[in-house]
Amino acid sequence: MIVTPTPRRAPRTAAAPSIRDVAAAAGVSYQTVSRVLNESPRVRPETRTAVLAAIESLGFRPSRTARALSLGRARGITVVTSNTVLYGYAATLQGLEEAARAEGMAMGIRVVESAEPAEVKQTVDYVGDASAGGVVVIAFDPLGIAVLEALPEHVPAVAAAEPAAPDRGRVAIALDERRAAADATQHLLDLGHRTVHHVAIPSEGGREGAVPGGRLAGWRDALRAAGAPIPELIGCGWDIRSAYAAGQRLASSPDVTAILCGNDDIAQGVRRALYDAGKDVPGDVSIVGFDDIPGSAYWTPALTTVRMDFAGLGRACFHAAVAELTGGPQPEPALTPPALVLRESTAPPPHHP
Amino acid sequence: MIVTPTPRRAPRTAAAPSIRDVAAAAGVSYQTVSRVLNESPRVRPETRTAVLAAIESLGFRPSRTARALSLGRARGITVVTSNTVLYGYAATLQGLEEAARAEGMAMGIRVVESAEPAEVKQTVDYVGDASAGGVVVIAFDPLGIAVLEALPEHVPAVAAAEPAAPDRGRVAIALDERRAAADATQHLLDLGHRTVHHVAIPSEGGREGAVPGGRLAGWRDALRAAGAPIPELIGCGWDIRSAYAAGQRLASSPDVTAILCGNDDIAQGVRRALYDAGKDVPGDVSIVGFDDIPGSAYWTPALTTVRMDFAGLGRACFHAAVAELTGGPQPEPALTPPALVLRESTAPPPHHP
DNA sequence: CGCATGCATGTGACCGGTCACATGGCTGTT
DNA sequence: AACAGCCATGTGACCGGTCACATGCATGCG
Repeated sequence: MIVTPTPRRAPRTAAAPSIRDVAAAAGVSYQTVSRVLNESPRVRPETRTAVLAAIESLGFRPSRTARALSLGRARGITVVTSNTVLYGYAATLQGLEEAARAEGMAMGIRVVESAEPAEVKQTVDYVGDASAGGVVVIAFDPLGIAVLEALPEHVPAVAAAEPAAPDRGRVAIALDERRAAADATQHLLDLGHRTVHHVAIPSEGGREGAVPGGRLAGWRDALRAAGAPIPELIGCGWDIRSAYAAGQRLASSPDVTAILCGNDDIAQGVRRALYDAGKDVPGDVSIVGFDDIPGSAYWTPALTTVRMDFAGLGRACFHAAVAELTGGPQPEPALTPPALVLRESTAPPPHHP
Repeated sequence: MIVTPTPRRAPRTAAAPSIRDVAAAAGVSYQTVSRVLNESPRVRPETRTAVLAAIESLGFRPSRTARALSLGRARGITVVTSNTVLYGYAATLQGLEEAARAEGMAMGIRVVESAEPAEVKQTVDYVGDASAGGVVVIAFDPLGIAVLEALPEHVPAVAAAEPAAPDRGRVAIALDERRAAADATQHLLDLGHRTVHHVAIPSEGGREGAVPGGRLAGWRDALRAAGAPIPELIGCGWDIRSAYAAGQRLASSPDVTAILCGNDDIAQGVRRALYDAGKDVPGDVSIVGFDDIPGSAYWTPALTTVRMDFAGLGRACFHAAVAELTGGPQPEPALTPPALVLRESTAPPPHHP
């Protein structure tokens, strides 16, 4: 009995055409097609036209996978982050995606949930794979920093935010959070507040021996420069509930008249705690947020905060990652500096009787 | 003169070992290594052990790219969405990523910014590539729906949210927004409001002839069932500014006592507009949001809203996409139904003098 | 005891691109 | 006129996996 050999692969509906198919249709070799795809100058214009026509008529699209395999690395980026929802992270991600899409490049996301060695290793292995392409590590917090430090040197990666350890050959791009926090603190001091309390985001001082985060440092800078007392730092989680708890503590202390919050979400929790304690904002206590999330202009009171160009940071990191991936020169990042946005939540301190 | 042939590739630092290297180290063929990697039962236990030892000592990781090329499709997913920052989208994305990571699979993101044919085509081409793996289209809005409809049948894709067109063979998973909106509307009617106004998110009725969005339909359902008048729909953009404008319009009308907002961001803009118009919430006007974004419990007043399990939706879509990718059976999605969360922004209507 | 059967393993081809090098035609120079 | 040199293009190998099929050895059965 004669058995008809079955096709090697399942007959995929509409098997995608390859450069060989295009070559046959155009009457040239596959290499010439490859040259056209890569915009090589050594192709006669008429040949190029013929190839392009064949590409068009066959609906050919080059395979990113095959190209990545041949080239050794995917032409795309993977973003490593500890979070995708919080505003600073999400907005950075948005800038990254936007820039990647503009270049026709793929973007992947990998979340790292804990700094445990096993998970850090998994993450590092993941982005070590060639299909990850260039890597951008969002190092706003200890998790991102842990991944950054564990990354083998040969992985083409850049960091968003300054690395905790002094530069070890990795490109790092950061917004000037230190300056921003100093400006915000100064604004409160200028209004007449004796000092400014600070409810910090988790990243700040989260790890033993870590370089103090920019926001924290800026706050201290301004207080020190003004000769104001430096109150004890209030730690806080990313969740608003813990910000509320921090706000309760501050509300119970009568000499608290100005609070710099690590971000706008924290400001929201603090504000509600003050409200529940019967304290008026800004009548009794002034608060300043950080990030300028979209809703903050519509709160009651509208929040005075610092606008951060996270999208710009994302775009800059993308271009840096591509430079790292292709071995090109590092472009000069163009970042919009942070800007204090004055709204309704800050005012002079109440007069003491 | 004798020219020493240069190495074919640039000497990549620490060239990653391949299965051939592992095979050599373990004294077996590359196919046996492949079998071990794929957990084939036809490998002798001792051979398997030897191979695993070689893998361990060489630090070998299989190349996702090579596997994808050979298999015809990447073992991962790509999410197509019109937005990554708005809560509903971001939370769905988070659920997708979480589920993908749990399975050790890669996740990519592709944003589609306009429904113009050229951009839709680019997006479709992008996910048509084998490296995209399984595709999840977040079809909360006309952009997502446009991509979904333009997707060739052979692309393994599923939709988050019900497709506008009646099922055309695509798996679609949605939260019960219609029921949720009806519940929220009913809550307001139960409080004694004569009717409920609705400020809708852009997706609702955005396209000519589109099936009305679930939220819109549910709102109408409840009003109709109660025999309440159905006010004119107020359209609104995704930006809070337009929600503020919608709120201004509603504030100027004295018979508006209850507003169902298309999402919590809209509720924020509407609430501020009411505040600026001197209307108290909930004293004069009750408002209900949608989504239960993290901060809504801390607003003043805390927002009554509908909690939506977007993360669960994301997880369900991931599993559906994998089933589509591998040809396995579609699992039954396990979704937490929406839940009305009663807080401070709703109350009985003011008494008329 | 001979041969079919099954299991563990190996060999070759292939996925769809790119790189290195070869080839052949045309032009320019001496 | 002969040869060098450039240009356009073609050929073979390779990236790192997987699939189809072949092989060799041990076992089971009549």
